[in-house]
Formats: sequence, structure tokens, C-alpha cells
Amino acid sequence: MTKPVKRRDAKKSKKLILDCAIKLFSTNGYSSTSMEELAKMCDLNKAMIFYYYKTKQGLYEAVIIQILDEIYATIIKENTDISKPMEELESFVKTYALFACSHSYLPSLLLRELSDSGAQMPETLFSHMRKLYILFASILDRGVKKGCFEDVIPMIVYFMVVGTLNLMVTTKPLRIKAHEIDGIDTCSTCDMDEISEYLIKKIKKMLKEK
Amino acid sequence: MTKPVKRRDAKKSKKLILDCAIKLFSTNGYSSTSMEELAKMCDLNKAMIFYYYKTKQGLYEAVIIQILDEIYATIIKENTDISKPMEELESFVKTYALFACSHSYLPSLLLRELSDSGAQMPETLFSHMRKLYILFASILDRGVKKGCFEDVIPMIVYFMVVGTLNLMVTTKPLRIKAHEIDGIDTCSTCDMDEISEYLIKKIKKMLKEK
DNA sequence: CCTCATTAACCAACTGATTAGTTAATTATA
DNA sequence: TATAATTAACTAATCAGTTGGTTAATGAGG
Repeated sequence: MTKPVKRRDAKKSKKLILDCAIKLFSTNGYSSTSMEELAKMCDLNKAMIFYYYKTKQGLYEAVIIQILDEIYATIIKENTDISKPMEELESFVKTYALFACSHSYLPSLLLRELSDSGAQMPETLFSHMRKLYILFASILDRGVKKGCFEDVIPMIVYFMVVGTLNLMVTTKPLRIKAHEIDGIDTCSTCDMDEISEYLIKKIKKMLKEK
Repeated sequence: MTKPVKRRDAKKSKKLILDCAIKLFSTNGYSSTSMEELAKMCDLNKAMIFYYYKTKQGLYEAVIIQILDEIYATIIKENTDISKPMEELESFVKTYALFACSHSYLPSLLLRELSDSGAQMPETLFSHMRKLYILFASILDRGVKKGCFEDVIPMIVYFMVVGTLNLMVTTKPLRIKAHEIDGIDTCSTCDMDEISEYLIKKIKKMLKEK
């Protein structure tokens, strides 16, 4: 029984709009993304975007929820059967790094939203961001209580990890270009595994008692 | 002889436009900044912006050059009579931190530009950014040669420092809000000195031989 | 000191393109 | 046939940039 080829498929259209919107919003930013352009990319009429998502802001928030739910679930999943804080930290960094690398719209979106001090940030994004930080901070906290870490300011450590990973992803093309122009070492050939390995090693050394 | 009060002052007007543009571009970003709004803020006719800066892009580049020239000069000046790599590193971090804090449009602008992988980045900004990184990398390099640092990947260390500082500045309002909502520790009362002291301490520990 | 020509500084009102969002009509499918 | 999915054509606002002109300062000649 082969289904007849559907020329109208609501779910497919709605999903298509979301997928294309993720690409456009993260490469062009919110205000430089045109709904007309998005419609053309989906090969759908612009009115369909408003039919499914009501407003541009509504679409943007749908995009954000999609991305952040995904990464949070991935990290939680990878951490289920780990109990040592040191290994949990390692798993958090590795999972975030891999996700950020394969879904490079995430770092773009986060950096862009943070760049204006979150003045326009939707509540959904803000609450998702806090959730992720709370997860990280709780790992550190358990580590301190178990005596694996010392002298921890969780917010700063969090940015040293997540901020650095985000920047290493978004600056990739620029770092390659800079290496070509000036011949300087910009880690332009490093892959994400090397980067997260180095980060983990250094963060461990930084927080370890002695 | 007191000069008559000038009702027309080209230099003053041009400067006024640049100063207001810095504020607007760094809080709203390039495409969300309206030239009409800028003109109103300066209490000048919109045509004057184009009279002095030709295009919006031209104005934007003038803004960038102004900011980055200033910070580079400040860092170089503070570093003149220091020779030990460890102290040079410390001075770089402290100077950058203070500057970023008191000129908070710099972190905003940088994060925003980097968030789209520098696709639209003006050449002037890119070359200024490289200059600053080269300065930082050369400090680390001297440190390695003198045996003060080991196992250094300069690009990653640079982002761990500068990226973290930028994020700590731009996220200040969000961190305060998050603390109020969730009661979590977001370093919301830390001042910039504490932050850079902690960063310096941790980076030193991270790079020290042994 | 006055006057007049020159020009720099300034502005109101416009253009043409683009924007988010709407509407009313039209298909396709169950 | 009922309704969900889709569309063309529209609105009203906003945008960067231009135009054609008006003032105010300046400097030279009388």
C-alpha cells in the first residue's frame, strides 16, 4: 500500500518552516531575517509562516525551544549513569561541545542574544539558559562537597567552558582566514574533540585541590 | 575674549553622531539601529549623518575603529614597563577587564559580530581583532620560552580570558535577574576586579609547569 | 566698521525599496 | 461537501539614502 503523494502536508510544512528558520535566524540574526526570504527558502507562501506561527517573534521562540530542549535532553541522557563529579563535568563539556559543533546555530543564537544584555530575550530562552547553568553549577557543587574541586566560582567557570566552546565554534571561519592572512596559530585545524579535551584538562587542573 | 557661542559646530556635531552611534549600535546591533532614531538622539537632521559618514556601514566602521584603537592603545600603554610574561599576562587581563567594564559597548559589539561567524564583519574590525590576539599570543609565547608557562594553546586560552570577560560584562543584568528569580549564585554582586583577579589566578594555575 | 559673496552646516520633505502582517479567494483532501 | 491548506494581492509602516534648498559663519574689499 503506497500512500498517495501528498501535495499538502501540514506537519511537513510546519516542520520545514521551523528547520529553515533555525538556519536563517542563526546565520542572519532576528532582525536581518526576512519572512519573505524564509518563505522562498521553504518554497511556500509567506502567509503560511503566519498561518502556523502567528508572528515572527512566535516563530523565533519556537526555534529557541526546539534547540535548547534538544541539548538539555542530550546532556541529561549522557549523564544518567555517571556519579563522580569529575566525570560528570567531563561528560557535560564533551556533550555540549559535540552538540554545539554539529548544531552550530546554537552558539550563534546564544552569542547574539547575550550581546545585547538580553534586553530583547524571550522568557523561554532565558529560563532554558538558567536550567543549563543550574545543571552545571550543581555538578561543581557536588564536586566541592566531595572534595574533588576547590575555590570554585561557578558562573565564571561556566563561562570559561561554555563561552569558549561557543566562540571556538562561531569563529571557525574567521580563525582559518586569520591563519591564512597572518600565518598565526589560531587553532584553525583543531577539531572539536581536541578542543574539549584541552578544555577539560585545563579546567580540571584549575579546580583541583593541592 | 570669550568665543561667541557657536550654533553650528561641525566637529561637535560629527563627534556627537559618533558617540550616540556607539551607544545605539552596541545596544541594538547594526540592523536594529535606525538612522532616524540616531538623528533624533543627536537632535540633528538625519541628512547630517550621511553628510558626515556617507553610509550607515561607513558610520559603523568609524565606530569600530574608534573603540578598538582605544583599547589597543590602553593595553600597550599599561604594558610598557613590564618585562615578565606572568606580569604582562596579568596586566593584559586587568586592562581588558577594566576597559570592557567601563566601555561595555565593546563586549556587545564583539559578541554580536562574532555571532554570525564574521560573515558581515568589516575588514577594519577583523584586522584590529587579530592585532589584539597577536599581542596576547606573543605574551604567552614569551612565557613558554622563558619556562613560566607550559602546554599552551594560545587561541583557546585567549577565548577563556577574553570570552569570559566579555560574557561577564554583557550578562550582568541577566545574572542579576537570574539570581532574583532562582536564588542561584550567578556572581551577580561580583565587581570586575574580583572577576579578573579570579581569572588571573586560575589561568596561572592552569598554565604553570609542574 | 559695514557689506556682500562664498561656503560650510543644516534641514524638510521626498524616493523607492523592504518589512511584518492581513485578507479574501482558491484549491486539495478526507 | 466540509474544512484544512494554500495562495495572490494587498496594507501600513519603516528603512537607508537623496534632493533642493535655507541658514549661519567667515573673510575680503570698501
